[in-house]
Order: sequence, then C-alpha cells, then structure tokens
Amino acid sequence: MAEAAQRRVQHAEQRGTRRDAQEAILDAAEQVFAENGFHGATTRAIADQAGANAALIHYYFGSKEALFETVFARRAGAINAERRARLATLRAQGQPSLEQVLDALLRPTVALGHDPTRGGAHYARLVAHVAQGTDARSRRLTGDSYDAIARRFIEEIAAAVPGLDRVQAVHAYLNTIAIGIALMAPTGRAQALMAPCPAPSETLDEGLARSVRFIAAGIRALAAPD
Amino acid sequence: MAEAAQRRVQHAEQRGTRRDAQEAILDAAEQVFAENGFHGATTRAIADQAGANAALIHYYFGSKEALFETVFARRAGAINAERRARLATLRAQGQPSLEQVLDALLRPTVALGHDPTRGGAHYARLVAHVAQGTDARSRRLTGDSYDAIARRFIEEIAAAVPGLDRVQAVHAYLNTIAIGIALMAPTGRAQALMAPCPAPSETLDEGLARSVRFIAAGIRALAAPD
DNA sequence: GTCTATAGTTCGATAGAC
DNA sequence: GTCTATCGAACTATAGAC
Repeated sequence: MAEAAQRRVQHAEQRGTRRDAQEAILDAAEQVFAENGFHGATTRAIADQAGANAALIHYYFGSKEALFETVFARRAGAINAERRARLATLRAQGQPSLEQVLDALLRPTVALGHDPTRGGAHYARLVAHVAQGTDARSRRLTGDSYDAIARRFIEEIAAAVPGLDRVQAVHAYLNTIAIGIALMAPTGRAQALMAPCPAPSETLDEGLARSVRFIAAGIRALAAPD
Repeated sequence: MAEAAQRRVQHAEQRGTRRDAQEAILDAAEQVFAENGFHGATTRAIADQAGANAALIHYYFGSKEALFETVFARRAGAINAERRARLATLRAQGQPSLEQVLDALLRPTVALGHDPTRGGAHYARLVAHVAQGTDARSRRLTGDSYDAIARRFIEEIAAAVPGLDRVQAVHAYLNTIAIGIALMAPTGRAQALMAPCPAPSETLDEGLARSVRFIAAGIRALAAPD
C-alpha cells in the first residue's frame, strides 16, 4: 500500500533528525496532560502529538498512570537543582535578602512559563494543575517532588526575616507558591480584566520583580508586631 | 421482586424528608466534579452520590456538560451578591480601608470552604479547579460568573490605595484571588510542611486576618515609589 | 522497537416500561 | 418523574506480526 510506504519513509526521515521516540512521548504527554488534565488526556492523543503509536506508550512506560508520574517528576529535579544552586550562590555572599530568596524560589519555574522555544510552559501548567489537586495522587506527587525544597526555602525565608516564626514562615512559603502557580497558568485573566485597555507587555524580569516586591512586603507584614 | 419493592418504599420515605432530586443531583455533582474534575467525574458516580438514577441527570439537565455549567454558576450569584452587600455596607460608612475591601472580597468564598455542614467546601474546590484552568470552557465560565465582580473590586482596591494605577490594581486583584484560591483548596500542604510539629488549629477569622494583612502589605508595596 | 488489530471495559446518552 | 436496559462510541491495555 502506497500510503503505508510513504509513512515509513517519512518516519525514517524523522528518525535521523529527531530525538528518541521515548522522549517525544514525554514531551507530547507533558503538553496533552497540561491542557486536559489526567482524565481528559488520552493515550491516543499523546501518541498522535508525538508522531508515534499508542501501543508504544505502554511498551515504554507500562501504563498511562506511570507515564503521568514520569512526566511530572522529570523536570522537578532540574528545577530544584537550579533553586539550590541559586541559593548556594547567594549564601556564598553572606545572608541573602528576602527578595533574593524569593527570586531564587520563583525564577526557575516562572522562567519555564516564558520559555518560547520548548515545552517548559506545558510543564508549568501541569505543575499548577497537580499542586492545586486535592486527590491522593496529587498530594503524593507534590510531596515527593517538592517537600524537601519547600522545607529548605521555609528555613531561608525565616532566616531572612527577623521575628518570623516557623508557622508564619510556612504560610509565607505557601502564599509565595500560590502566586507563583497563578503566574505559571496562562489563563488570560489579566488581559481580560484590563480590556478594553491593551495590557502592557511585560518582560520576565519585570513581572518577577513585581511579584517579589508584593510577596516580600506581605511576608514582612506577617513578622511585624502590628 | 422484593428488592425493587423495598427500594420503592425507601425512596418514598426519602421524598418526604429530603429535598428535590434535582437539587440532590446538583449537590452530588458539586462534590464529584470537585474531587475528580470534569473528565474524571462520571454521571453514574454523581447519580449514586445523589441516591438517584443516571438517566435522571439527562432528564433534568440534558447533558453532563450542561450539568457542570449549572453547578458552577449556581453559587456564583449568591457569593457575588454577598460581596456587593458587604461593599455597600462599607461604603455607607465612607471610603473603606484596603483591609476592609479585601475582607469583603475573600470572606464569602473562604467561608464556604469552612462550611462544616454541607457542600460549600466542594464548590470552593470546584472554583479553584476552574479558575486555574486554561481551556476555553474554564475561561468562559470564569469570565461569565466573575468578570463583573472582578472589575468592581479592582476599582475599590484602586480607590483604597492612593497612587495605585489600573494595571497595578489588576495585578493586586489577581494576587488576591490566587491566595484566596489556595486557601480554598484543602491540599493539606500546610500540615505536611509543618510536620512533625502539629499545625496550630486556626479559626476562619484568624486565617482570613493573616491573609488580608499579607495581601494589603503587598498591594501597598506595589503603589509605593520604591 | 514499532506497527495493526482487537479484547475488555466503561462512558454518555437514549428508549421505553411504569 | 423515575426506573431498567441497552446502544454506540471511546477508552486503556494487550497480543502478535514484522
């Protein structure tokens, strides 16, 4: 059949120029899961997006569930490694300011959302989805990938703000993440609410600086006696 | 068949003491949609939760999609009416403070999450889910139910904080809602991060006051020249 | 490794008895 | 209005050719 033959040729061409099918599936899954959630995504849609076959997903990952958890955990290590590296650089110069700590926490994830070339934006939306989930799997995945880094930053926040106790530092961290998650999910709400005025275009640094300023003032208000 | 007869008797008993089947379905749908999202929820699970039949959902609402939109819009009117009433009460006493405006915005929804008796908490989780969604339906539902009230509160925030321009007021509102949404979704993250120390129990007023203090300081920092 | 074909299940929705 | 029964479609996952 000419149709199948053409598909084979096309596929052979891709094999040389493109990355592994396994990685293509992970990238495609990142996008489809981010757009539709776990239940709304189908293995067929992921396979189509990857230019692969649905059966390959089970060959490589065993199940849709295992694929989802692999996708979620894949970038977490890199994000948290960058956060730790930024903290280490700051610590080498003495006690970092609260603003510096918050920038180290938020920048690696917010930068993903602004990544124009690759799928980091999809992961950002996926994290936003899972972090807000109340089901058992969402809690487990969030805890496994982000509990350790959370505790580290809670300590750093407490160290950067005299008079902030542990309970307040936990809330400071959670408020920071809440705003960070909202920044990552491109709901188009800011543009909608500024209409009919055009929303001013904003660089990553400008948006991040505004959020850091907002959060830092909020955290210091938690520590102030009144 | 005795089994069917018994079910009919049971049902007849319920008819007197319980509310309409239609309302029971809405309450059940609120819970099941909140726990599993739109795609993860099934009409059968909703019907079981409501003690009704799956066919009734289509009889009353036409489709799963229409049921979802009905559930989402049901409480929005009441929430926003309460917000407007609180604003009116404040306005009758002169220009309200930023803290008073933020309390009027957050309290009606956060109070839902603390409702111990019935399904307000489920709606809170549902709103959190939809507000973070990036798909077309989530954007439309959010806009239809919450755009008008958002613009009203953006004006109030700007009026309460001298020097805050419109763009900054929009971001102030969005940051407020981001923290409000995080407050509504009981992810158990605060308890997890405070472990092994026991999380101090907190009343609605205490938690709300802390969030308002945090947000108000953040918003004022947006208006400050440096 | 990658494909086609399909098994087995579950879904949303409908028809029709009562 | 509310039920039972069921349809057709879509899903995850697997079997087996290549």
